[in-house]
Amino acid sequence: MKTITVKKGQFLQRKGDLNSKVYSVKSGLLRSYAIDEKGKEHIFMFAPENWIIADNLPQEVPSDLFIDALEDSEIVVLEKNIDKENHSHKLIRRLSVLQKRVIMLMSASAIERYHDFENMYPQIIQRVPQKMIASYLGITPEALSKVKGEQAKEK
Amino acid sequence: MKTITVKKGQFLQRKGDLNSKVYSVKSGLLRSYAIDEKGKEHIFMFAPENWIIADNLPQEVPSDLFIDALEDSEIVVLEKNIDKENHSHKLIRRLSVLQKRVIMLMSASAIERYHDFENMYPQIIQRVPQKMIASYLGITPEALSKVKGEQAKEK
DNA sequence: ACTTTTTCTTAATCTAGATTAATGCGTGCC
DNA sequence: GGCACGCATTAATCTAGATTAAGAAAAAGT
Repeated sequence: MKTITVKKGQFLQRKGDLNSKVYSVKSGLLRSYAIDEKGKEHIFMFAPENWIIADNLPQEVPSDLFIDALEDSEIVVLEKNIDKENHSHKLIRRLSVLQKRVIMLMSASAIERYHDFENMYPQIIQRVPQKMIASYLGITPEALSKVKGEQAKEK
Repeated sequence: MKTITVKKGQFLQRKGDLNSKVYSVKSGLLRSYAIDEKGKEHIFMFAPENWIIADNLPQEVPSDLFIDALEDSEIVVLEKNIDKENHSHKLIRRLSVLQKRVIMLMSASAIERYHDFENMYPQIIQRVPQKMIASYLGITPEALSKVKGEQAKEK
């Protein structure tokens, strides 16, 4: 268990890497994301201070996600060896978040998903560019800009 | 830990229920799904024999999902008391599946998601109506019918 | 301070998939 | 055997969001 510091823009993990780790954020901000065949980024999650971020995969399989720093950060690197301590509660909470995310992606419109994000992670909105929020929501930056403008006009 | 039998159409859990359980499928087929404000169903998962299905939530919070039987089934009902045994591996595998599902919903087209489902769960395609596959994929039955027809024509 | 690179916004056009509606097909039910 | 209901398919229309493009504003680098 070691602590490292990373500069904005630096990678902790790339797609295909083996033996991926778990990163506990002491300070700063990380994100994980996938890149599709057309080269587009899709942000899977943000991790500000006190969050844990990792590829949600068994440790032996090659990682699907990139993880990099959106701000200069201090990170504790942990092995993916969860078995000793019992992290079930944390895993269940994460499952719960992902379950909701899937349901939202299937049933809610772009603006509804944006409002949900606003309520859930108000801290993060301030700290990352709009286009990354759009990427997390599964829409383009242009679409997010548009729907935000439209609903500002209302009333 | 008790075993029960349920008939096709019967509910094991409804949205809002407290103290939801974990259901281990001995035989038959279950599904879980959400209903949105417009009354539309969105299937979250299917569970054929030897699968486990549950609302991925801490046990004390009211459930978000309905769980019912798509076929007559034999089910072992388990408490959500995971802590004794170490189920971390199962939880991680489920996280891995959900992570992939989120990425797919954000980056892949309807037909790509359908093919992925075909490869992943060929057994299930045979056993449930097309419209439920569509619901799982996050599209309408009409859209699924259309894209399948289109790509049959190609070649 | 000045230049370069990102980011945001707006507008025009395009498209995947939603909606609505009509028809035909099974399959179980009386 | 006939009827009703759930399911699948097709077609016409509609719409949320994608794409493309261009310009303004903000940030970052030197």
